[in-house]
Amino acid sequence: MLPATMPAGVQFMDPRMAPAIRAGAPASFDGDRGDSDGGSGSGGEADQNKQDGTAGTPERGENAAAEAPLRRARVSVRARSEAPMISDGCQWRKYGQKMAKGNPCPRAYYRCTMATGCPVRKQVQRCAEDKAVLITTYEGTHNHQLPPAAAAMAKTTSAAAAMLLSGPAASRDALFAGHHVAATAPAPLFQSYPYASAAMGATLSASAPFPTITLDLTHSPPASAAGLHLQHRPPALPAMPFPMYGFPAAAHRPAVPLLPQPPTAVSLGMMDGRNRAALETMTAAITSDPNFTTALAAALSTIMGGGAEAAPRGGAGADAGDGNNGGSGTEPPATAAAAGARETALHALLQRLHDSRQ
DNA sequence: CGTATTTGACCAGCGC
DNA sequence: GCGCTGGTCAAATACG
Ligand SMILES: [Zn+2]
Repeated sequence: MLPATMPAGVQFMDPRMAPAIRAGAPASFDGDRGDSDGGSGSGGEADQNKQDGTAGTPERGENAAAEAPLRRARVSVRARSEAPMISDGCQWRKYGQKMAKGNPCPRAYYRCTMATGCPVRKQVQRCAEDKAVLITTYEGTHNHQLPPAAAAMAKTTSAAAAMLLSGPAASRDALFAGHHVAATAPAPLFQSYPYASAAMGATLSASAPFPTITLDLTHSPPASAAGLHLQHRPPALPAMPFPMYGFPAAAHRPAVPLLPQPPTAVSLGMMDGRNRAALETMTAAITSDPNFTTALAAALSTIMGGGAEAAPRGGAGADAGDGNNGGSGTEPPATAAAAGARETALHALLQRLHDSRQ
Protein backbone atom coordinates (compact mmCIF):
# COMPACT_ATOMS: atom_id res chain seq x y z
CA MET A 1 0.00 0.00 0.00
CA LEU A 2 2.13 2.82 0.97
CA PRO A 3 5.30 2.82 -0.75
CA ALA A 4 6.31 5.56 1.49
CA THR A 5 6.27 3.32 4.42
CA MET A 6 8.92 1.33 2.91
CA PRO A 7 11.42 2.10 5.52
CA ALA A 8 9.86 -0.04 8.05
CA GLY A 9 9.53 -2.80 5.69
CA VAL A 10 12.99 -2.50 4.58
CA GLN A 11 14.51 -3.55 7.70
CA PHE A 12 16.04 -6.81 7.25
CA MET A 13 15.48 -8.27 10.53
CA ASP A 14 12.39 -9.13 12.25
CA PRO A 15 11.18 -6.44 14.49
CA ARG A 16 10.47 -8.66 17.33
CA MET A 17 13.93 -9.80 17.56
CA ALA A 18 15.05 -6.41 18.46
CA PRO A 19 14.93 -7.02 22.12
CA ALA A 20 17.05 -9.95 21.59
CA ILE A 21 20.02 -7.90 21.16
CA ARG A 22 21.97 -9.59 23.74
CA ALA A 23 24.49 -11.83 22.86
CA GLY A 24 23.76 -14.38 20.96
CA ALA A 25 24.18 -14.12 17.51
CA PRO A 26 27.70 -14.54 16.84
CA ALA A 27 27.47 -13.43 13.43
CA SER A 28 28.46 -10.00 12.88
CA PHE A 29 30.10 -7.89 10.48
CA ASP A 30 32.90 -8.73 8.48
CA GLY A 31 35.13 -6.52 6.77
CA ASP A 32 33.31 -5.35 3.97
CA ARG A 33 35.08 -4.14 1.15
CA GLY A 34 34.66 -4.94 -2.17
CA ASP A 35 35.29 -2.89 -4.89
CA SER A 36 38.44 -1.62 -5.74
CA ASP A 37 40.67 -2.26 -3.09
CA GLY A 38 42.64 -5.01 -3.68
CA GLY A 39 41.28 -7.37 -1.86
CA SER A 40 42.45 -10.40 -0.55
CA GLY A 41 45.56 -9.66 0.79
CA SER A 42 45.96 -12.40 3.01
CA GLY A 43 49.23 -12.16 4.34
CA GLY A 44 49.46 -12.64 7.70
CA GLU A 45 48.72 -9.93 9.83
CA ALA A 46 49.54 -10.92 13.12
CA ASP A 47 47.93 -9.75 16.07
CA GLN A 48 49.68 -10.34 19.04
CA ASN A 49 47.45 -11.89 21.40
CA LYS A 50 46.69 -15.28 21.96
CA GLN A 51 47.72 -16.75 25.10
CA ASP A 52 44.81 -18.35 26.42
CA GLY A 53 44.09 -17.55 29.73
CA THR A 54 43.86 -19.93 32.28
CA ALA A 55 41.27 -20.55 34.46
CA GLY A 56 38.93 -17.97 34.81
CA THR A 57 35.42 -18.76 34.92
CA PRO A 58 34.04 -16.65 32.47
CA GLU A 59 30.69 -17.96 32.44
CA ARG A 60 28.85 -15.48 30.48
CA GLY A 61 25.36 -15.64 29.78
CA GLU A 62 24.30 -18.07 27.44
CA ASN A 63 21.22 -17.43 25.77
CA ALA A 64 18.70 -19.74 25.07
CA ALA A 65 19.17 -20.31 21.61
CA ALA A 66 20.45 -18.76 18.70
CA GLU A 67 17.24 -18.53 17.10
CA ALA A 68 17.77 -15.48 15.33
CA PRO A 69 19.71 -15.89 12.30
CA LEU A 70 17.95 -12.85 11.33
CA ARG A 71 20.35 -10.13 11.85
CA ARG A 72 22.35 -10.39 8.85
CA ALA A 73 22.05 -7.57 6.45
CA ARG A 74 24.45 -4.75 6.47
CA VAL A 75 24.71 -1.41 4.90
CA SER A 76 27.98 0.16 4.33
CA VAL A 77 28.87 3.60 3.26
CA ARG A 78 32.01 4.74 1.70
CA ALA A 79 32.67 8.38 2.03
CA ARG A 80 35.53 10.74 2.11
CA SER A 81 36.09 12.01 5.52
CA GLU A 82 39.01 13.20 7.43
CA ALA A 83 37.40 12.76 10.75
CA PRO A 84 37.82 9.42 12.39
CA MET A 85 34.17 8.95 12.19
CA ILE A 86 31.37 10.68 10.48
CA SER A 87 28.69 12.03 12.68
CA ASP A 88 25.40 10.55 11.91
CA GLY A 89 23.27 11.90 14.63
CA CYS A 90 23.55 8.91 16.83
CA GLN A 91 25.78 8.37 19.76
CA TRP A 92 28.16 5.53 19.67
CA ARG A 93 30.28 3.84 22.21
CA LYS A 94 33.36 2.17 21.01
CA TYR A 95 33.62 -1.35 22.22
CA GLY A 96 36.49 -2.71 20.34
CA GLN A 97 39.17 -2.24 17.83
CA LYS A 98 41.12 -4.66 15.79
CA MET A 99 43.65 -4.59 13.13
CA ALA A 100 42.18 -5.48 9.87
CA LYS A 101 43.97 -8.02 7.92
CA GLY A 102 46.10 -6.54 5.29
CA ASN A 103 45.23 -3.10 6.33
CA PRO A 104 47.39 -0.80 8.33
CA CYS A 105 44.42 0.98 9.68
CA PRO A 106 42.53 -0.61 12.49
CA ARG A 107 38.87 -1.28 12.39
CA ALA A 108 36.75 0.14 15.15
CA TYR A 109 33.56 -1.29 16.50
CA TYR A 110 30.84 0.89 17.88
CA ARG A 111 27.51 0.33 19.44
CA CYS A 112 24.64 2.75 19.51
CA THR A 113 24.05 4.23 22.90
CA MET A 114 21.20 6.48 22.19
CA ALA A 115 18.92 4.12 23.91
CA THR A 116 19.50 1.24 26.16
CA GLY A 117 19.49 -1.92 24.35
CA CYS A 118 19.79 -0.51 20.93
CA PRO A 119 21.24 -3.34 18.94
CA VAL A 120 22.63 -1.26 16.21
CA ARG A 121 26.29 -1.62 15.64
CA LYS A 122 28.60 0.18 13.43
CA GLN A 123 31.99 -0.56 12.19
CA VAL A 124 34.35 2.04 10.95
CA GLN A 125 37.37 1.48 8.92
CA ARG A 126 39.56 3.59 6.86
CA CYS A 127 40.61 2.47 3.52
CA ALA A 128 44.20 1.53 3.67
CA GLU A 129 45.05 2.74 0.28
CA ASP A 130 43.10 5.86 0.41
CA LYS A 131 42.96 7.18 3.88
CA ALA A 132 40.57 9.79 2.79
CA VAL A 133 37.93 7.20 2.38
CA LEU A 134 36.13 6.04 5.40
CA ILE A 135 34.10 2.94 5.28
CA THR A 136 31.27 2.74 7.73
CA THR A 137 29.15 -0.31 8.04
CA TYR A 138 25.89 -0.38 9.89
CA GLU A 139 24.00 -3.31 11.12
CA GLY A 140 20.93 -3.71 13.21
CA THR A 141 17.77 -1.89 13.94
CA HIS A 142 17.41 1.06 16.20
CA ASN A 143 14.82 0.60 18.78
CA HIS A 144 14.39 4.22 19.31
CA GLN A 145 13.72 7.18 17.21
CA LEU A 146 16.55 9.29 16.18
CA PRO A 147 16.91 12.90 15.30
CA PRO A 148 14.42 14.24 12.87
CA ALA A 149 16.95 14.95 10.28
CA ALA A 150 18.37 11.54 10.49
CA ALA A 151 14.98 9.99 10.54
CA ALA A 152 13.89 11.80 7.49
CA MET A 153 16.92 10.81 5.67
CA ALA A 154 16.49 7.36 6.88
CA LYS A 155 13.21 7.15 5.25
CA THR A 156 14.52 8.46 2.09
CA THR A 157 17.47 6.28 2.07
CA SER A 158 15.64 3.20 2.90
CA ALA A 159 13.30 3.88 0.12
CA ALA A 160 16.17 4.39 -2.16
CA ALA A 161 17.71 1.23 -1.01
CA ALA A 162 14.48 -0.50 -1.53
CA MET A 163 14.28 0.61 -5.02
CA LEU A 164 17.81 -0.31 -5.46
CA LEU A 165 17.20 -3.72 -4.25
CA SER A 166 14.09 -4.19 -6.12
CA GLY A 167 15.80 -2.93 -9.11
CA PRO A 168 14.34 -4.67 -12.00
CA ALA A 169 11.44 -6.16 -10.42
CA ALA A 170 11.31 -9.21 -8.49
CA SER A 171 13.80 -9.07 -5.78
CA ARG A 172 11.61 -6.60 -4.15
CA ASP A 173 9.03 -9.16 -3.72
CA ALA A 174 11.25 -11.41 -1.88
CA LEU A 175 12.41 -8.67 0.25
CA PHE A 176 9.28 -6.96 1.17
CA ALA A 177 6.52 -9.25 0.55
CA GLY A 178 7.76 -11.39 3.23
CA HIS A 179 10.43 -13.59 4.23
CA HIS A 180 8.52 -16.58 3.41
CA VAL A 181 8.61 -15.56 -0.09
CA ALA A 182 12.16 -16.38 -0.39
CA ALA A 183 11.45 -19.88 0.43
CA THR A 184 8.51 -20.28 -1.72
CA ALA A 185 9.09 -17.89 -4.39
CA PRO A 186 10.14 -19.49 -7.50
CA ALA A 187 11.39 -16.24 -8.61
CA PRO A 188 14.08 -16.81 -11.03
CA LEU A 189 15.14 -13.28 -11.18
CA PHE A 190 18.50 -12.13 -11.57
CA GLN A 191 21.06 -13.69 -9.57
CA SER A 192 23.69 -11.23 -9.77
CA TYR A 193 25.71 -11.14 -6.78
CA PRO A 194 27.59 -8.05 -6.77
CA TYR A 195 24.59 -6.48 -8.01
CA ALA A 196 25.46 -3.10 -9.08
CA SER A 197 23.16 -0.25 -9.32
CA ALA A 198 23.82 2.83 -11.21
CA ALA A 199 22.15 4.97 -8.70
CA MET A 200 24.72 6.71 -6.69
CA GLY A 201 26.98 3.82 -6.89
CA ALA A 202 24.93 1.69 -4.67
CA THR A 203 25.84 -1.87 -4.79
CA LEU A 204 24.08 -4.81 -3.45
CA SER A 205 26.20 -7.71 -2.74
CA ALA A 206 25.20 -11.05 -1.47
CA SER A 207 28.60 -12.43 -1.58
CA ALA A 208 30.26 -14.14 1.21
CA PRO A 209 28.69 -13.85 4.54
CA PHE A 210 25.70 -11.66 4.32
CA PRO A 211 23.95 -9.43 1.97
CA THR A 212 25.31 -5.99 1.98
CA ILE A 213 24.26 -2.79 0.45
CA THR A 214 27.07 -0.49 -0.28
CA LEU A 215 26.74 3.12 -1.04
CA ASP A 216 29.63 4.88 -2.51
CA LEU A 217 29.57 8.49 -1.79
CA THR A 218 33.10 8.66 -2.66
CA HIS A 219 33.09 10.13 -5.99
CA SER A 220 31.12 8.78 -8.76
CA PRO A 221 30.72 10.94 -11.71
CA PRO A 222 27.23 10.88 -13.01
CA ALA A 223 28.44 9.84 -16.29
CA SER A 224 30.23 6.98 -14.84
CA ALA A 225 27.25 6.06 -12.85
CA ALA A 226 25.12 6.06 -15.83
CA GLY A 227 27.63 4.10 -17.66
CA LEU A 228 27.81 1.68 -14.91
CA HIS A 229 30.68 -0.57 -14.87
CA LEU A 230 30.58 -3.69 -12.97
CA GLN A 231 32.94 -4.13 -10.23
CA HIS A 232 34.64 -7.35 -9.96
CA ARG A 233 32.62 -10.28 -10.94
CA PRO A 234 31.25 -12.63 -8.42
CA PRO A 235 33.65 -15.09 -7.11
CA ALA A 236 31.80 -18.13 -7.79
CA LEU A 237 28.69 -18.15 -5.87
CA PRO A 238 28.90 -21.42 -4.29
CA ALA A 239 25.80 -22.07 -2.50
CA MET A 240 24.37 -19.31 -0.67
CA PRO A 241 24.34 -20.32 2.87
CA PHE A 242 21.45 -18.26 3.78
CA PRO A 243 18.03 -18.76 2.57
CA MET A 244 16.82 -15.73 4.24
CA TYR A 245 15.24 -12.81 2.83
CA GLY A 246 17.96 -11.67 1.00
CA PHE A 247 18.12 -12.48 -2.33
CA PRO A 248 15.94 -14.60 -4.04
CA ALA A 249 17.44 -16.80 -6.04
CA ALA A 250 20.69 -16.86 -4.75
CA ALA A 251 19.68 -19.69 -2.72
CA HIS A 252 17.56 -21.95 -4.68
CA ARG A 253 18.53 -21.49 -8.14
CA PRO A 254 19.04 -24.84 -9.67
CA ALA A 255 21.12 -24.57 -12.58
CA VAL A 256 20.67 -21.19 -13.53
CA PRO A 257 22.02 -20.12 -16.70
CA LEU A 258 24.20 -17.47 -15.48
CA LEU A 259 24.42 -14.91 -18.03
CA PRO A 260 27.51 -15.08 -19.99
CA GLN A 261 28.10 -11.68 -18.82
CA PRO A 262 27.22 -10.21 -15.55
CA PRO A 263 23.78 -8.80 -15.42
CA THR A 264 24.93 -5.38 -15.02
CA ALA A 265 22.51 -3.93 -17.32
CA VAL A 266 19.64 -4.74 -15.19
CA SER A 267 20.17 -1.97 -12.83
CA LEU A 268 20.31 0.40 -15.60
CA GLY A 269 16.88 -0.59 -16.42
CA MET A 270 15.51 1.30 -13.59
CA MET A 271 16.88 4.48 -14.80
CA ASP A 272 14.79 6.15 -17.24
CA GLY A 273 14.96 9.61 -18.48
CA ARG A 274 13.93 11.86 -15.77
CA ASN A 275 14.94 9.59 -13.04
CA ARG A 276 18.35 9.40 -14.35
CA ALA A 277 18.61 13.10 -14.37
CA ALA A 278 17.45 13.19 -10.84
CA LEU A 279 19.97 10.67 -9.84
CA GLU A 280 22.67 12.58 -11.44
CA THR A 281 21.71 15.63 -9.60
CA MET A 282 21.55 13.86 -6.40
CA THR A 283 24.81 12.18 -6.93
CA ALA A 284 26.45 15.42 -7.63
CA ALA A 285 24.95 16.92 -4.59
CA ILE A 286 26.05 14.10 -2.46
CA THR A 287 29.55 14.23 -3.61
CA SER A 288 29.81 17.92 -3.23
CA ASP A 289 27.90 18.49 -0.11
CA PRO A 290 29.40 17.06 3.00
CA ASN A 291 26.36 17.68 5.04
CA PHE A 292 24.34 15.70 2.74
CA THR A 293 26.74 12.91 3.01
CA THR A 294 26.53 13.00 6.71
CA ALA A 295 22.81 12.95 6.67
CA LEU A 296 22.82 10.07 4.37
CA ALA A 297 25.11 8.18 6.58
CA ALA A 298 22.83 8.84 9.44
CA ALA A 299 19.96 7.61 7.51
CA LEU A 300 21.70 4.46 6.80
CA SER A 301 22.19 3.79 10.39
CA THR A 302 18.50 3.65 10.53
CA ILE A 303 17.70 2.18 7.32
CA MET A 304 17.68 -1.17 8.66
CA GLY A 305 16.09 -0.10 11.56
CA GLY A 306 13.62 1.56 11.68
CA GLY A 307 11.66 0.33 14.07
CA ALA A 308 10.02 2.99 12.44
CA GLU A 309 6.76 3.54 13.84
CA ALA A 310 7.55 1.10 16.36
CA ALA A 311 6.68 1.82 19.77
CA PRO A 312 4.25 4.51 19.83
CA ARG A 313 4.03 3.94 23.44
CA GLY A 314 3.93 7.16 25.06
CA GLY A 315 5.83 6.19 27.79
CA ALA A 316 9.08 6.64 26.81
CA GLY A 317 10.94 4.50 28.12
CA ALA A 318 12.12 1.72 26.39
CA ASP A 319 13.08 0.12 29.40
CA ALA A 320 14.33 -3.16 29.53
CA GLY A 321 11.40 -5.12 28.76
CA ASP A 322 10.61 -2.91 26.06
CA GLY A 323 8.17 -4.45 24.03
CA ASN A 324 9.10 -3.18 20.93
CA ASN A 325 6.16 -4.17 19.14
CA GLY A 326 6.42 -5.47 15.92
CA GLY A 327 5.14 -2.63 14.17
CA SER A 328 6.00 -3.09 10.70
CA GLY A 329 3.19 -4.90 9.36
CA THR A 330 3.39 -3.07 6.24
CA GLU A 331 3.82 -5.28 3.45
CA PRO A 332 3.14 -3.69 0.26
CA PRO A 333 2.14 -6.08 -2.33
CA ALA A 334 5.00 -5.03 -4.19
CA THR A 335 4.84 -4.38 -7.70
CA ALA A 336 3.55 -0.95 -7.59
CA ALA A 337 5.29 -0.44 -4.39
CA ALA A 338 8.63 -0.51 -5.95
CA ALA A 339 7.80 2.12 -8.38
CA GLY A 340 6.22 4.19 -5.74
CA ALA A 341 9.12 3.76 -3.47
CA ARG A 342 11.45 4.75 -6.12
CA GLU A 343 9.65 7.83 -6.90
CA THR A 344 9.22 8.67 -3.31
CA ALA A 345 12.83 8.15 -2.68
CA LEU A 346 13.88 10.36 -5.43
CA HIS A 347 11.47 12.95 -4.46
CA ALA A 348 12.55 12.97 -0.91
CA LEU A 349 16.14 13.01 -1.86
CA LEU A 350 15.76 15.86 -4.16
CA GLN A 351 13.79 17.77 -1.69
CA ARG A 352 16.33 17.21 0.92
CA LEU A 353 18.98 18.10 -1.47
CA HIS A 354 17.35 21.28 -2.35
CA ASP A 355 16.94 22.08 1.23
CA SER A 356 20.48 21.47 2.13
CA ARG A 357 21.89 23.27 -0.78
CA GLN A 358 19.87 26.20 0.01
C1' DC B 1 31.87 10.28 40.77
C1' DG B 2 29.95 8.75 36.27
C1' DT B 3 30.87 7.81 31.84
C1' DA B 4 33.51 6.93 27.53
C1' DT B 5 37.70 4.77 25.79
C1' DT B 6 41.49 1.67 25.71
C1' DT B 7 43.30 -2.77 25.28
C1' DG B 8 44.20 -7.55 26.18
C1' DA B 9 41.62 -11.74 26.73
C1' DC B 10 38.06 -14.81 25.38
C1' DC B 11 35.34 -17.35 22.20
C1' DA B 12 33.02 -19.20 18.07
C1' DG B 13 33.35 -20.24 13.23
C1' DC B 14 36.07 -21.62 9.28
C1' DG B 15 39.76 -23.54 6.80
C1' DC B 16 43.30 -26.54 6.58
C1' DG C 1 42.11 -31.58 15.61
C1' DC C 2 44.66 -27.40 15.41
C1' DG C 3 45.32 -22.84 14.32
C1' DC C 4 43.84 -18.61 12.35
C1' DT C 5 40.63 -14.77 12.06
C1' DG C 6 37.06 -11.77 13.27
C1' DG C 7 34.21 -10.04 16.88
C1' DT C 8 32.98 -9.07 21.51
C1' DC C 9 33.63 -8.63 26.45
C1' DA C 10 35.33 -6.49 30.35
C1' DA C 11 38.91 -4.67 33.51
C1' DA C 12 41.59 -0.84 33.73
C1' DT C 13 42.19 3.70 32.45
C1' DA C 14 41.24 8.33 30.79
C1' DC C 15 38.18 12.16 30.68
C1' DG C 16 34.65 15.51 32.53
ZN1 LIG D 1 20.19 3.23 18.16
